[in-house]
Amino acid sequence: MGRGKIEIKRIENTSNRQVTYSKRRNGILKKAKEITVLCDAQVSLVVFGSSGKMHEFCSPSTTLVDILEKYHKQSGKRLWDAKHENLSNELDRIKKENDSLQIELRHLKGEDITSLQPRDLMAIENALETGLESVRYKQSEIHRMMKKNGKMLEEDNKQLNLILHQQEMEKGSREFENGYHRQVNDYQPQMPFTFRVQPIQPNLHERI
Amino acid sequence: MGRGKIEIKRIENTSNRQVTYSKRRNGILKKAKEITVLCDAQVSLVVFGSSGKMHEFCSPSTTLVDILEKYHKQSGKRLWDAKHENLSNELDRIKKENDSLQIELRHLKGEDITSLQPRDLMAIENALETGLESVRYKQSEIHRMMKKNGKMLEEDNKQLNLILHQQEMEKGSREFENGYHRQVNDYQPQMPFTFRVQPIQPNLHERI
DNA sequence: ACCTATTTATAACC
DNA sequence: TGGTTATAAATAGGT
Repeated sequence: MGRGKIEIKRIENTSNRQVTYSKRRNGILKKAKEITVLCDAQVSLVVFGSSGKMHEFCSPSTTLVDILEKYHKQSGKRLWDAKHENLSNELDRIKKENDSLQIELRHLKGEDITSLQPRDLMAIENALETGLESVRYKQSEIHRMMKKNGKMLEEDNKQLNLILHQQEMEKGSREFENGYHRQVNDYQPQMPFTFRVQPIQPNLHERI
Repeated sequence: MGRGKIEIKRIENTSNRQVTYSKRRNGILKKAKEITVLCDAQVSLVVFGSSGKMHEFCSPSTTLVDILEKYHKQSGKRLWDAKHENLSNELDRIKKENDSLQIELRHLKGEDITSLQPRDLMAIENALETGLESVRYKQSEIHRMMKKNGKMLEEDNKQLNLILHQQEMEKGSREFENGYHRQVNDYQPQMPFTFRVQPIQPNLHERI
């Protein structure tokens, strides 16, 4: 297209070639832009002239990396190094693992089981029963421990009360001797006394 | 360029857009080839249409990888690093998700529950009970269906047996008339007869 | 997929 | 490079 027709073969005249290059480069970039807008296509175009200078276009909706990613998926040709490949593979692997975990979890929760065979259902049932047994055992254990701790607390408190009362009594009698007549049981806390003492057993604060 | 001028904006009519896309895609690919030949430029062109199908051109003297290498040198933009980081982040995220799924799964199986609080244990217990209920319901459903199918099979077999016996009797009496004395019940299969006939109900092979 | 009127790109020239 | 113009090429709309 132009004043004369040209064959599509290397333009030998250097300056002619340069001129044609820059004109056609602009043309192709324009076309690339146009097709992205008109047809919402995703285009990546990279051009190096013989001078070595680069020109590029990438459709605004994406990035070159995205396009290369898609390229990789479609063509199978990998454009990046082994490191990437490894990461990518591991990601895929873990995603799959994740999916199967999700499915297993859903099955245990009784979801998505319509398509399961009796054999599978039985396996799930067994797992659930085992789990339930284990959890209930743990709960009863905790219950027992709490009960035990409660008893120990009570014991402690009794002891402490006893000691305190004895001390108060002694003090009271000393003060009485000193002519100070304050009664021991004047002291009436709002809370029952047993709740206000610290436990003797240090392991009461263990995780239960 | 065409019968009418068009604005450079998205073509709303889908089939028009498709047609224009394929025409312009060919055009741009041709232009890419031409510029490489005419001006010995290095070109990489990757196009994705809205259908998702890819078309590409790369100047024969190089490869896409080479071009991207040069791209990297010239622009300084690291194409991979960003991608690498993204992959890495996603991998981490998914690994974490995976871990929590594993933990949840183990808890449901009654494992690793020593450190759990009563509140958590109760939640797990509830989940297990729900799951168990659901699984058992499904099992009983299957059981009912199998029973039903079994009954239908029995009915079928009775019918078939009846018909067969009648036929054998008829045949037998014909043969008797013809002087052929073979008894009907000479035929003794190893398996009870009822197991060897095909079901009349076609839906017996349905997924149950 | 093909046709063709028209628009667009560009070869040659300055 | 940038502009002009005659002409080749691309393509929009129709079939």
